[in-house]
Amino acid sequence: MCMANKISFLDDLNPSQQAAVAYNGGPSLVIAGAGSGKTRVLTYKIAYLLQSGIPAHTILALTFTNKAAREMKERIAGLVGYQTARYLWMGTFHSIFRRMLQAEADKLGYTHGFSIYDTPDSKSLVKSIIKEKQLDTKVYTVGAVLGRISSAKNNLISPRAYSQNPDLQKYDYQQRMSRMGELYAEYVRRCKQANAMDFDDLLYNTNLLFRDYPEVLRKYQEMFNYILVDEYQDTNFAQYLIIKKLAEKHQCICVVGDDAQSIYSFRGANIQNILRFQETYPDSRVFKLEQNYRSTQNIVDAANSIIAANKAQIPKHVFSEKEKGELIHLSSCFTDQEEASLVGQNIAQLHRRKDIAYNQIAVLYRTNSQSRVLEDSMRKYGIPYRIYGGQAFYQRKEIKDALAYLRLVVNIQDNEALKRIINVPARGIGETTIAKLEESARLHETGIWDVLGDPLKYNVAINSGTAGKLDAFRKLICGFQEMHSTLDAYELTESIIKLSGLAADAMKDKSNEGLSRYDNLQELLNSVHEFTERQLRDGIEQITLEDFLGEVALITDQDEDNGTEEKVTLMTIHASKGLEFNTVFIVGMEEGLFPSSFSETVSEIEEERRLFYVAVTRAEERCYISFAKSRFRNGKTNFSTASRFISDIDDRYLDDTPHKQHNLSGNRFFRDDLEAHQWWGNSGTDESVVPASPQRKTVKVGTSYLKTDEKQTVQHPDFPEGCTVRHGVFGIGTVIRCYRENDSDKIEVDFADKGKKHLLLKFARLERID
DNA sequence: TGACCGCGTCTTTTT
DNA sequence: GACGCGGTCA
Repeated sequence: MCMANKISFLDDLNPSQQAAVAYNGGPSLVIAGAGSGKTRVLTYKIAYLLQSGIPAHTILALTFTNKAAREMKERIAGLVGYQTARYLWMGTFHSIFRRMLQAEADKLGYTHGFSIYDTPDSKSLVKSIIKEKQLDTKVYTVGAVLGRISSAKNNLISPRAYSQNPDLQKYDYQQRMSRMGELYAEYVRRCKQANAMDFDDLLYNTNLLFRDYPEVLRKYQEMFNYILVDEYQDTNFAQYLIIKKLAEKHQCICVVGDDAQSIYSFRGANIQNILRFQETYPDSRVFKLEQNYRSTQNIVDAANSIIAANKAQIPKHVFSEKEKGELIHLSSCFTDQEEASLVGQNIAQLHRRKDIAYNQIAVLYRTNSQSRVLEDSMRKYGIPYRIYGGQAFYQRKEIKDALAYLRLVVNIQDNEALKRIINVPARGIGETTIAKLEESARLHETGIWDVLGDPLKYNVAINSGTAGKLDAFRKLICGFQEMHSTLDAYELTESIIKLSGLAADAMKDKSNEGLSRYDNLQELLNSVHEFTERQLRDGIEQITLEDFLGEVALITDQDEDNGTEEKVTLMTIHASKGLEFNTVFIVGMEEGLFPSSFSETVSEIEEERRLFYVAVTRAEERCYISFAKSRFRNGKTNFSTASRFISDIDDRYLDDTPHKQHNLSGNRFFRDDLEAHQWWGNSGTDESVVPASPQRKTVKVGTSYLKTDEKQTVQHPDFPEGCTVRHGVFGIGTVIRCYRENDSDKIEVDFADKGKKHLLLKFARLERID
């Protein structure tokens, strides 16, 4: 790349962005207000570093999601060329340090193939421990125990330190959980024995590694010439320390964040990390990005008026030079259903009358459970939509089962994986037997697999029939282990799906659900294939099953591509962080829901307020806020009042729909309910797009709308019937049809070599070639 | 052992 | 509304 190029891309930035990008004199903190081009600055900064000759493999960039990393890498490649950007260390904290830990696993007493316990695995283990210790499960709830363990790890408190800490002991005593320290120690011990790390361990153990192996720390310190961290306001102590350690030598670190958007304290994030950056790095410089390029003035000003109610923050003034734009639309409804209906109506109107693309519209809510009614409404009004935070592909039962087989083959000590699949598909090994095995393993301080190898030696009281079944299972797994040494990841996965009986089990089930299970297993195979290809592309030569499992464990549905599909997005506000939409609907603005009834202290309320701020600032041109006086929650109807946050918004930025006649500040019920239907202010009713009056009772048949039994054929613009496509694994084929089933778009393709296949459209990565 | 039913409980946000 | 648990029956 030539110098002219370098200058030209700095020209794309405003002066404060330029300053932040070009500064290279030591640690820097970029306070990036909402919509101020934060990603742009990071992208350009990395491109700039690459152009000034810093090799890609010496730059570490930590992002909040894998998707963000992928997209940023692509953009950088667009600026400096793929070859230059190829070897960047870019990913989430969890995925980057998983890789590092994998390379150094033996130092910490793990093997290369260590498992990663996801939340259900951790829960299952905690449950076993609570049971074994015969503690009161009402006091020692799995969630509470795991929460305590997690925050201990996030704050780098070892089990020993935990038991010796008087404050923690006092707290636990007050919570009637005096044996918490003991549970923590046992949990850690058992994870270790299973050669498994949970999510928090990935950070905790990285710190251990750096603390106990100075030469390892030194190696990475020297390796990374430059460290960049995105969303720094959402880092926790463990992450803070990792960064601090790594940056110690070169002091070349740039963190980007916005204290006003810190919304992850429940996960241990500590807003102090960003507030005290200058104390940590005394020679640092601060850059502020205050011009918002995303939203209209009204939206920015309204958001400012919201956040002004918080005390703890870095002073800044976010402004917009776009047009004033529409006021924020506020509306009150009787019920959650009515609220959902009105959102649906309004989306239909915006789409038809203002030509707003569906994928430029998002509906945001506080909790996932709110998606239900909205989904119902989207269907009612025929609006294409997509929900984030539903069941991600890798969370599906059949996928997790298959992955558990793989996990066990790679790490035979993985007790949670073993327990999961020992009787899947059903082979007559029941709860009682598993409990016996587990108990025996615990008494002998060994893994279940060892007990399985010689039940007699470990005094497991089982009859000969059961012993036979156990042995058959053991042989099955041993067979897979042997294959592991000769087959590649793809072939092994294929064999396991077949020989374990998972495929046959799914096939046996002739219902749609069974078929879809089978398709999903096929899709898993595809993803193994895609993974290996992607790794090859990124210059990684040796691709192992271990790598695949490690990556997969850290994939979330946030990482899925939303693609270019014309669909309205439904997601939690948390999930919307970093995204932007032309029009945003924020629903459920009620006391007890938003702010959540869990938030009591001032700082908790402030975090909820920041969350509201995040929600509003997602909008470019239009923002609709609504609340319902009654809401069906937890199986019953609850009544509530408008959120206090609504009254934080300066009246100037709100349209004068009925709310102004209501007394919001008193949080009372509104009096003139009759006007509530005529919300959204400016536009009258558009009878042409409203298929049913929202007040009319809709006939709802159970929850069947979630599991449509019929396969509804749909037209897909990219893949019309009869077109020719190429698939990474199956080769060339002809499209038979596209259809919707169980809420996902599928495609049926007749492949020349492999015959007819049903594929999930969003995962299949088909390439049209005719 | 496994499928099924009814009961009680909990319910935020996620790597 | 969803899920886990305990009990019952084949």
